[in-house]
Amino acid sequence: MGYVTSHGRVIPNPIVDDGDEQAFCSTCAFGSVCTARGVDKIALRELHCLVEHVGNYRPGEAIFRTGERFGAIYAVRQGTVKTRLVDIEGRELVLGFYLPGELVGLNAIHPEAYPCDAVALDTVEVCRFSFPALATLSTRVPGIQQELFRRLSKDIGNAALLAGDYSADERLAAFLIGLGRRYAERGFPAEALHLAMSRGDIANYLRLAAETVSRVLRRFQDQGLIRVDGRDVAIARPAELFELARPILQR
Amino acid sequence: MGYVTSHGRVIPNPIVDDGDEQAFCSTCAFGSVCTARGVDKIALRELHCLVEHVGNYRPGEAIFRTGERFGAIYAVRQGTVKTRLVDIEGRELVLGFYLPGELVGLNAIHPEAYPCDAVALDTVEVCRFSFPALATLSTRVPGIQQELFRRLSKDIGNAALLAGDYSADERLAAFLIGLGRRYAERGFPAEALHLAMSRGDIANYLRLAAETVSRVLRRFQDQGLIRVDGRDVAIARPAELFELARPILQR
DNA sequence: CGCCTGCGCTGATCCACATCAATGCATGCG
DNA sequence: CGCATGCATTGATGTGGATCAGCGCAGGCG
Repeated sequence: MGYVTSHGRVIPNPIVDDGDEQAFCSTCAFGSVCTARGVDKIALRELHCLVEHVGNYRPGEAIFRTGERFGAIYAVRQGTVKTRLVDIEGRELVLGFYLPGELVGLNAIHPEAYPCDAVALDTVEVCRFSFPALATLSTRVPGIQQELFRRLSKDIGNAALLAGDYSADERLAAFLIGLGRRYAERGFPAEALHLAMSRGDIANYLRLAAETVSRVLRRFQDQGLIRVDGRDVAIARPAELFELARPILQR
Repeated sequence: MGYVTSHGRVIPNPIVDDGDEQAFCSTCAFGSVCTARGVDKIALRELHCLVEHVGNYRPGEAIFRTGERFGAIYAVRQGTVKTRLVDIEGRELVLGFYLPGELVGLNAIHPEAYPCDAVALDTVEVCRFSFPALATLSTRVPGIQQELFRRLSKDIGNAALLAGDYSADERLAAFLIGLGRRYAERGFPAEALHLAMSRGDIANYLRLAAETVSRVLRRFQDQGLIRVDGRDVAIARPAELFELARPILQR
């Protein structure tokens, strides 16, 4: 089984352990495939061969850019990635944030070109999966195909969530709860968040003004729901915050 | 090649021809797969076996409902389908509209249950594809797998489009242009639209009030961009309408 | 026929959030 | 150091579209 590292103490920036031949990256997007019963060792080794570690993007550096020919999807290993569009007038539209273990680039399969930029928010490392190779492999390993289908399907649902006409309070609450859940999925504490992105990025992503994000966070803190210290946010009353986010999250 | 029907005259409600063993439904979601070089006849026959025609849903009837166990995706053959959520207080949230040839239910793969209702807006016929069977088949027919990946990926992009904070004018313009394009993709005229959905549904989908939809359509007509006759909309100046929609459509 | 119901349109009012503007506070750098 | 830059916060003002209310019109039905 290889060695297992404890994650609990790492808070600000979760780091994915490297794993080994057997366990692969333990928090990787394909972790569930690799550790699943029935996936033969050879397929797992092929997935290993196929993957390519790419490392040390600095804040602001692009993993891929709008319009580049689509060739691979990326799993975040360390750090946080944002995807965004920049329109002709230079205005930015933030599409999403990706934490360690999550897959970036799935929306590029159809147009066969990346429809957005993927930009590192802090120090970022990723795993690169050549998509043609991955698709070929997944015809032989149903578990991988299934995982890809699930990831794609999940992203459709997530994208639709944000589209509703929700209030600023609902959006912020859902954003924080959602981020916490995603950390928790990978084994990190759900109530001590570090926001790798600026207020402006959050606002842009939630379709609010940066000032509104400031004010709502402030009010949440005054109400005792959260504690804010710069980019560190502690969720003090998860249940009440969830109650605010319910219109978006729970259906 | 079988016989080819001319579509040009059909305006209000495009009807997909049945096709035959060779051509399958000519406007079907999997048309490109079936007609592609290299797809062997046996695979095509298997796809035929797998599909199940389900017909004559009346307006308001559900093809599937929120929470039902996911078992199949559906291709619209005739009519228009809307997907929607209904929250606890009975408020509706329209997620999308599906025209003949489009696939409904892709967002259900991940949760393994339908995350929304699919409701017929007029007389609707669909093709039912058992998803487990389709996934199995697609391990043997790369073209089908590829097509599924593409469709899923496309839906991610589409869902993200609506999420921006656009004006009512931009939204309506993009909605009309988008609808026209989708008709055109299936061989129907792009400038003579019949809206199967009510103003309320459009407004809900675009996150506007029904009154706003009325007013904007009225103004578009006054400006000579479109001609509105109840649920029939003719796009008089496609280029200018596109110009309005550019912030959403063109990137 | 008269009545009801659903849908679409229009005008008046209101409000959540954007926008504008100013300030504080880090960090970096010549 | 002195200055510039970027990010976050707070207050004052403006506005796009929601909400509320009323009306017209068509279709269905007893």
